Amino acid sequence: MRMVITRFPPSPTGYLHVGGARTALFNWFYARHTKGRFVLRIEDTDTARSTQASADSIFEALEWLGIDWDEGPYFQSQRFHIYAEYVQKLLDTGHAYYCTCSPEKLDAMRQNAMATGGKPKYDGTCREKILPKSNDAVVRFRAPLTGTTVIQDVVKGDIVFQNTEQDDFIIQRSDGTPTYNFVVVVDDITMGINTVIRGDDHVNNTPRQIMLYEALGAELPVFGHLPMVLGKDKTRLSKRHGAMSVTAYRDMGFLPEAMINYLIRLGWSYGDQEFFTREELIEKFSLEHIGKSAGVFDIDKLLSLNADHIKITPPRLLTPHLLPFLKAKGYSAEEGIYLDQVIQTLNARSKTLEELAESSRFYYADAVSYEPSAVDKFFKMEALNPLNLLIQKMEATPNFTVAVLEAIFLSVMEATGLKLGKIAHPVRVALTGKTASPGIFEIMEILGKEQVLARLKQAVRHIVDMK
RNA sequence: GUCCCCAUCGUCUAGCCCGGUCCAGGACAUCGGCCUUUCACGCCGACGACAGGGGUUCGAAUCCCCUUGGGGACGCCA
Repeated sequence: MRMVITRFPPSPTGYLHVGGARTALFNWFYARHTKGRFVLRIEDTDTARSTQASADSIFEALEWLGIDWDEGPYFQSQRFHIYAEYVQKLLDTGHAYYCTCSPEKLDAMRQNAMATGGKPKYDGTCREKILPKSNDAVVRFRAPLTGTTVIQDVVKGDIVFQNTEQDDFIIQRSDGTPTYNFVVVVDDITMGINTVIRGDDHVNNTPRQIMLYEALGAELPVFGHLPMVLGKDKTRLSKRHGAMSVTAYRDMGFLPEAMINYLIRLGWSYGDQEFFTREELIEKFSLEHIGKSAGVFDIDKLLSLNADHIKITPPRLLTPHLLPFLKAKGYSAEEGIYLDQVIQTLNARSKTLEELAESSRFYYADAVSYEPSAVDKFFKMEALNPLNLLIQKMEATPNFTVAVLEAIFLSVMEATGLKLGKIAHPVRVALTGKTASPGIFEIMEILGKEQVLARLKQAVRHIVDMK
């Protein structure tokens, strides 16, 4: 059993989008699952569109997802000498030749083919000319004219292509730079990549790459083509569908664990299990059980998974992810017991970190701001008496715990003959300004005696002033 | 246009390879209910799918063919 070596080869022409992230994840988890290696390679041969900023943003996104690499990042732009060597090798063995057909001529050829119902292909004008190297010449691969090329795909099964469908594709441009299909193969060979997992938008490239492997006398890797991720309208995910960038999801308050869980589960299954931690995925992920059909990106499911992950993540592990959201709202929050408690009361009622931060407002705000509807509903004159009794009794108690507080409420209920609800609701509004919140006893214990009394008194003043 | 791939609830999927245990299971969403000081969480329930048509077979979601639908690729982009 040889060691599995996978890779992720983004081109730095933009941010890392969810589709790319999913591909990276499949490769990374497979490598980790098999205790193999994961290589990162930056495909920047398109010098016009590649930028360092894009590369950096991709690194940032991968890092956020917790994807690390055992080798790289390699930059193809620094490997031109290797590609040149391999082009020469192909030229020397007769597997490639120079071609001087102009782009205009090629374009006309394509137009014509499309119009007459054929597949646009190079017609082989220069194939037998044995042209010498020249300034404006490209190098073409001499593809087999007959037979078939089959991809033994681990997810799709065998895919057969007629070689007549293929043409003599360019492997080196007239400016001397190598093209995609060629560099991928050279890189994968020289980097020892033996497992190629990528989007199925690459299946049509694969026969060409297989031909290259064969011409180079190299062993074929295992191929696995993942079905695409589609938007709500079942078309390829694009900017029209809203957020595409992985970091945009981070900024909306998603946990990387949830993102990973969702993206892997979109297209792969493990029986009926929906929830996975990173460790579980490393343990259970394999190339079996990858679905063949495209999947629709569903934010609701992501949201639900995010809620689940927020719920089970211990406060101290959640803190670093949550802090930026708290700070952005201007709260003076910091890691500690207080924040732990804040999280514990809110983590079961938040779908995102943003939501959690928003609902923690009353824990950090200096003065409670009341929701008008909450005031209308619960700040009534009848609330005054129980509120004042509560204040009295609370002031007298040294212990401010849930148990003591419950006893105090009980005694006020007895004294006033009111049900708990009648007392609790105004208190909730006094404490949080809202009609929905965590349990009020927990809130009071966390807020502490001083804060609670201040808020209760503020509420009393407010009610009195209203009348 | 040509080539390639795909096809189970609205969505993600289990089941398909090795036909019967499937009048098709789970999850998200939706709608009810329970719990409860509120909102959530949790629990219970409802709704809801084998694209269509032909075969093969005693029997097909499962195997074969066709149709339809969807996606992808056809670059001196990656």
